[in-house]
Amino acid sequence: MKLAAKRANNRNDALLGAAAELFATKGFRETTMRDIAGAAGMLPGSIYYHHGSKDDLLLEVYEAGVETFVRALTEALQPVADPWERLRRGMALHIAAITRDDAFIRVVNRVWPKQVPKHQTALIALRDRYERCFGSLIDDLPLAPWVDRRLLRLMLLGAGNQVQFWFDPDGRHSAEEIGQLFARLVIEPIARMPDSPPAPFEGDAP
Amino acid sequence: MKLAAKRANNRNDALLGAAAELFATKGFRETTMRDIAGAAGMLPGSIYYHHGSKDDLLLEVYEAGVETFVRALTEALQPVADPWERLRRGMALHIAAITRDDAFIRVVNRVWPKQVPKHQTALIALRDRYERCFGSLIDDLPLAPWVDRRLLRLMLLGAGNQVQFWFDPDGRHSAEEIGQLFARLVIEPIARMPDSPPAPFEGDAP
DNA sequence: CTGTTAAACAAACATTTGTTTGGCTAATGC
DNA sequence: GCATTAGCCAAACAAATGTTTGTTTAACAG
Repeated sequence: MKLAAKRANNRNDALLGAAAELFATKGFRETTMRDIAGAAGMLPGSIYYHHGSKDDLLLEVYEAGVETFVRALTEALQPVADPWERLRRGMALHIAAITRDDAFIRVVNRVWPKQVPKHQTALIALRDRYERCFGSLIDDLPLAPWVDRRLLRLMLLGAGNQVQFWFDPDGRHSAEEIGQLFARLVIEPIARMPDSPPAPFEGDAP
Repeated sequence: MKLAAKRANNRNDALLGAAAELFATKGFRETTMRDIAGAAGMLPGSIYYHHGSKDDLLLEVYEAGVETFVRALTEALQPVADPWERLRRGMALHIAAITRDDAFIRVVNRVWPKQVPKHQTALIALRDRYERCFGSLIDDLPLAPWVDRRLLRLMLLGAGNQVQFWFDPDGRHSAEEIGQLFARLVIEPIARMPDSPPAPFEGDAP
């Protein structure tokens, strides 16, 4: 079967889009096959012509989401050389993606692997690929040696992921602004820190 | 009925504890009343002697979680005066709580109000109370005027909340260490920043 | 035109889920 | 000692949910 041989009224794309939108906004367990079918203009049973199960459907959405984001990030950062600027743009893109752009990407942040035991390992691998993009951005930074890059990555990613839970499209800041402000709050100060770590805290061992 | 008049074999505490543990680890929708009853050594129907519905059960767990955390935070910070040290200890306590200590507290971070429409407003109010504790800690910081305290609060809270998703009890860092390292990565550099904001980014409007 | 089959319908099925109802048992108050 | 009732059991119910099965429609190849 040729790639272009899909028939005109094939609504699999609408199906995937509806599933992505519902998974992203309502959650995986909160979304029923009837919800998805209704949003795609089909009957529940018809989904199973295209996908083997609800879990399989999520996996496909997940894969598309990761693929889309990795591609968008790669393209956006391709012409940028400065590692600080790369991280800034990466964060802005990340937050813009999970707050607005693409339901497929938002699913990756909303649904987590443990909710889908059947594909848990596959979903974790996809998430890792997603997060490694950020890891490489942070690895390239000329940071002071005392900075724990892994923790920095997890912190930035965590802060970014949570944005979707309080982001208000009508609020005072756009998604890109939030990304830049996060960068301004964290990255810039760290970049200016000396090579020696900050003074130890009270109660720290000598 | 007097407060101490509960009968000896009242297993409501075990019930609430089991519900908290399951809600915190598996999630709200992923936990069934049969799961809870089994973990508490009861039959499903018996839960309804103590609680009106699954939603009500969650609300009680949620209330207990917020109450416990607010009390613990207040007590832990009572003798501390320095605003930086207060925030450091607050973050350490926060991360310790959601990674290990108390299932009731972890539920507040795991289950979010929209999943329980019946008590959505009540749950949001509880979460607000929870988050306002952090807001006050940040409001008391002598920060440079260009720092957006709201964004700083949301960032720290978001980063902390996400810790439960990657925290490994056998990993190289304890929960308290992560809290302190987060503080070291974010707060210390910000505290040392000058009163004028960092240099604008490329492409920023003049 | 004719046979094939992609794509969806229509209707059910099996299971899971939250919940209800009635009854048993033992602790409690008098 | 006895009536009361808190606390739980046993069993079912109704709705929701993921899935299956048989059938229909219409696009395409020959």
